[in-house]
Amino acid sequence: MKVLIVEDDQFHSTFVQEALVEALPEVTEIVHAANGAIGEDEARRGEIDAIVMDLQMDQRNGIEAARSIWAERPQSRILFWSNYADDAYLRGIAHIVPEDSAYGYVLKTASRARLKLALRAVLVEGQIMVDREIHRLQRRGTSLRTRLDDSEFNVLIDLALGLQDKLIAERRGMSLRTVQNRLISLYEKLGVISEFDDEVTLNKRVRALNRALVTRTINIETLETAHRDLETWLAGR
Amino acid sequence: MKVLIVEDDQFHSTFVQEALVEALPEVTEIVHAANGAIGEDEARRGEIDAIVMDLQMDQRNGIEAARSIWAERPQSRILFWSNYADDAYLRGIAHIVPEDSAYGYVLKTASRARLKLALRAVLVEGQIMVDREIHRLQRRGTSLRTRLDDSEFNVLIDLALGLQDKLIAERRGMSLRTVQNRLISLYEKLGVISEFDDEVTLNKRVRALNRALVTRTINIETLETAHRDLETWLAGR
DNA sequence: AGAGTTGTTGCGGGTTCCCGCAAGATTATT
DNA sequence: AATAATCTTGCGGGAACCCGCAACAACTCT
Repeated sequence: MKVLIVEDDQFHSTFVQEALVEALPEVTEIVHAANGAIGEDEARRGEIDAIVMDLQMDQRNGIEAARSIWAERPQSRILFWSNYADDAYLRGIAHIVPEDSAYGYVLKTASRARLKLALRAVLVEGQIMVDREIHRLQRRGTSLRTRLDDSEFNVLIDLALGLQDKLIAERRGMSLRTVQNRLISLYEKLGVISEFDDEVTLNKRVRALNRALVTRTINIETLETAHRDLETWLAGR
Repeated sequence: MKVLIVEDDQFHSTFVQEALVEALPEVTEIVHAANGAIGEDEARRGEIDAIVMDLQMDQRNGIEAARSIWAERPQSRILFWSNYADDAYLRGIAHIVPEDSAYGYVLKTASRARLKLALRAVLVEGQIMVDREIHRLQRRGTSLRTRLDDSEFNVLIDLALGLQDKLIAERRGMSLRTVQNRLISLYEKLGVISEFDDEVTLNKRVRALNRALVTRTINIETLETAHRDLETWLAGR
């Protein structure tokens, strides 16, 4: 069994390697890649279907790499291994994971035992496994009704890019007023108003982006990839 | 000589420790702290003046910790050791470093030799040392005229918080129109317009925040601390 | 089937934003 | 000291934003 480790941090990379050899005796070969682009190459060339993937990387992040890897070989099993429990990452993964594949998500703060468990469950057994810690963090402050639905999330992305209402309406196929309704519920769910708004009134759009970032609903990488998506959409319009 | 390592990542922490014992034989004791708050305590209790400080930490980040440590013991020598070359961090440090103290800034991607060099230069020799790599990254795309001055940076912070022009004017002691002028130059320097603006017009404020984040002029921690600052300012108004 | 809840859309208007124009004030240059 | 360049400030207006109101449509629950 060949395993690919995609991780740009030297220390973390060797840590995963050690955990791998300890936990999975069936591993015969371990390949390293220092960023997403190299990782894609290695997976393609080596026909590797078991991957441990960091999410934050300079050149090309883990989600993008995973998407193209899964596009070519949907049966690949990928264990994501990340510093943060950002909602944006989970959402990104949920959108690209194929039906018949296995994946997992483990925080880097998890114990070595937990990592080993996830390695076996995902890479060998083909299970789906998400670190409990992530759900705990993710639900923090989100009292059931505060979680964004997909439509709201899309509008949030467009807002974050700086699109104005009319453009969002066109891009998402809604009427102008509907977009504005979405914005209103966004403002509520993100807590744009409830802060110290009795004293001062704020710019809601900016505040929404601010809150979305601080609550880890989106992150800077989200902005970067969303920007690229926007460019392609603008090109073919 | 006692040295304090403030770092929440286990691997990085031991890596620094190893580099320390190799590079500085004069070190007699090494203390670890897993976040900024603990770090402050340890520095105070142990009367430690040589510190290696991570910047990204959950509880209390490195800049805040450094500020309060320097407030009590301005002669402390602190080597900052970070994953990113964000402008926000450099700016934050530049604002709080006392006249008569030594500090340094090294990227985690630097070689072990470079780290050792910085350890000696800052902690032992009391020099000021900033990784060359940082200046290279920092100037990326900033062609001399694109760098924000302090006044523009302040307005950017307020914008990012969602304050509207009138409030910014009050907080920063400018007239309304002056704030708006600052905003215009902000928009230019951040490249708000120059993108694909011939096709679509964007919401400048949101776009400014977006660009500021993507260009690493500010980061999410900046937003969080700025929010606390705003709260105290609002309280005593 | 009927009633209630939720989502979509248009209209209208108050507010904020963005910025051109122009008159002082300040700073830099020679 | 004189001139130029830059910064600050006020005014005014077009555009975008935010949202209350109200009419439908769609969906749920009994």
